[in-house]
Amino acid sequence: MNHSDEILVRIGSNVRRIRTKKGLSLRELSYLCNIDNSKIAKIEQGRINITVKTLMELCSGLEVGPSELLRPVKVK
Amino acid sequence: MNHSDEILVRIGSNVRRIRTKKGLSLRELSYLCNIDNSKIAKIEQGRINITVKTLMELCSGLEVGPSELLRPVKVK
DNA sequence: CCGGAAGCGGTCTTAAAAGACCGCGACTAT
DNA sequence: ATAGTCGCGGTCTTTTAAGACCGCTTCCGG
Repeated sequence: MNHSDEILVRIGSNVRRIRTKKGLSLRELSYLCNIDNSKIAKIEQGRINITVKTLMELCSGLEVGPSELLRPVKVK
Repeated sequence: MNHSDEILVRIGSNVRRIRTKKGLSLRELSYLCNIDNSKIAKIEQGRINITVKTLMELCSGLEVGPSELLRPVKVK
């Protein structure tokens, strides 16, 4: 686990948090942002280094801005 | 020019604006963030769809947060 | 019990980013 | 003039994201 991978994990958990809060399944979000559901699963786990375009597609599907996905995970 | 390419152009002009404001050449920034200078030139022109890791490398080289690079271009 | 949906892992191909490098024309200072 | 820097374009190889698809296990409602 590289330091620069932290951001990917961060994005992943933000996606998952927002998706579940909105009551969406992986397949439903997949439909909303035209990204394969299995790929979203990998993104949520921080397993792939997504491109900026993919990041923006996630934002539009989740109806949030990019800063929502990049922001630090709440350490509650 | 696709709609989703707008974000790449936006990132590019933000990089260029911040870099020049700091008085850095492409080669100097290249050294600071370990990205080839010719690649940075392409990024500044919005010609490549960079990954999140590359985005973060640029942030560290420019000493700014990701929101600085993603934010809308000032239309002054 | 059964059908559907959910999360998730994996495969395969294609497109493109990453990374390293070369070199040109313009400009600048020596 | 010439040595250095600049932005920038292009080439080549390797790596990996994208995109589409399949199927397993688990869980839940009827």
